[in-house]
Amino acid sequence: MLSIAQIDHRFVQSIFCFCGISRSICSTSNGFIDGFQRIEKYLIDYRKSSNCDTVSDENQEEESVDSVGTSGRYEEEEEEHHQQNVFNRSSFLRNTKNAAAMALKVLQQDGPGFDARSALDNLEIQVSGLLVREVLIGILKNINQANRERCVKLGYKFFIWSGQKQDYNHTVNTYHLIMQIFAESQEYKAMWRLLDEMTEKGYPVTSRTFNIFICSCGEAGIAKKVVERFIKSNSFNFRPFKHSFNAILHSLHAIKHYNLIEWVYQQMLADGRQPDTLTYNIIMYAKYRLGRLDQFHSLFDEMGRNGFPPDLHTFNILLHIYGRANKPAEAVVHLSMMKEAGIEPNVLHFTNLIDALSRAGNMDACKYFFDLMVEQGCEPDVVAYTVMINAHIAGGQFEKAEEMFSDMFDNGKIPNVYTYNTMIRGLCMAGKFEYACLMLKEMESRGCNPNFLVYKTLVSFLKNAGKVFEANEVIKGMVEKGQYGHLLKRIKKYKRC
DNA sequence: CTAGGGTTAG
Repeated sequence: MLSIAQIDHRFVQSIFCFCGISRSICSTSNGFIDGFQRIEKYLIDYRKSSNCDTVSDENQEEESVDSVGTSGRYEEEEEEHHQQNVFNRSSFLRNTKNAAAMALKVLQQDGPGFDARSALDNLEIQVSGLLVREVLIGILKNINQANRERCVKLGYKFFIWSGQKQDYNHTVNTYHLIMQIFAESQEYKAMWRLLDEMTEKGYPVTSRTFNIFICSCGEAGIAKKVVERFIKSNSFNFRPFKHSFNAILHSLHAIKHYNLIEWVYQQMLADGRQPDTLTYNIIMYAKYRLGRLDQFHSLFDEMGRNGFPPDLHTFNILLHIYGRANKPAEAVVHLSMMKEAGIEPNVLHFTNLIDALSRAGNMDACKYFFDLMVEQGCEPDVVAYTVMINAHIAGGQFEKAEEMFSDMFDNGKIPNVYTYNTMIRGLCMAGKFEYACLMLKEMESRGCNPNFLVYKTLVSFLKNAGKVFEANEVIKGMVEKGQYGHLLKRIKKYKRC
């Protein structure tokens, strides 16, 4: 709670500074002044109404030093004050959630003969960034193929309605949410319009914005246009990266768009930009994924020639490649090269290597590096255990996988969705269907929410084994939880194959 | 702190 409050406070303050500066720069444009004055007024009110509770949090720290052994009463007052603020904040959260639920209900009634706008007005709810966020997320969560047009309409109606409220301005986050809603319905024109609007109003366009756009376009031609627009954009906030190319390359890397990475790199060179370590690492990884290992190696050489020695990420990629090629000896050599370069191999390196080796089918090497990792004082975490469990299952050694699973508990590591899904898959492959179903129950009772993939894994294995009844029971349980009903088709489709 | 590791999928 405290840390959230502090972040909020800093955020508000930084916007404050930002407003002050921009106002003095743009003092000729009336539109800007009005816009910022509105934001500023809102912020002043916000600080008043929130009673500057965040400030008192900070003061508390200083005062606790000053007031050691002096005024106990003062501390009590502070404490009371603090509790009051915690109470205010949680009731604000609760009220906002209720208001959002009411707004969603009103929106659902929208249709001919129903004026949603005035119905929303009649609710007399306080519009805040949190409220708009709650409502838009509520819409986004329920969106599916069948209702998406209506969802877009309702979402946009609410976006416009809330944006017109006095003392409220949309945030970058609410823009992103409405863009995501449009993206679900492939309303690209509307997305571009919103992007222009953000830029006009001086909102920072971030890599999140880029991500929403790039994920929404299937065609390569459109994707290139998106990239071009963001590279050229003056309002693109590419921090923490050095320039927009690296920010874009990193986003593309995260969504595994390797072809586009090659293209962006060409644009970057044409633009006269020099690649740095980050650029090289991403390009090299893309080359590897595209199966162009010769280019990978020439880039690696080029990188060294240009004064960029391999860093921990570079070594991570190298280890992965040697693992996949089933060259454990090379991996050993590189591990010691890393150490010579002053880079200690950590869990991520070992996990990565073990995963790659398991894909190459070398179970002995997997075990060797797992033990080496522990020996070197590197504690395996959930991912490392999951990768080992997966390796054993891939090698058909289910008992070993189970052993790992219980070792994991002994070492105090809590399995997550990946782990459970891997175990359920393993149990199915071993023909232990009752256990697989029990494992699903277990993960639920341990508070680990099964995702769609978990259900899909279990159901498809059950169906393929002719256990239709059990499969339907699992589906029933899934639908009862009410989250993945709209994805049912995907399981059925699987059945027909 | 702020680039890195995982459910084989078409």
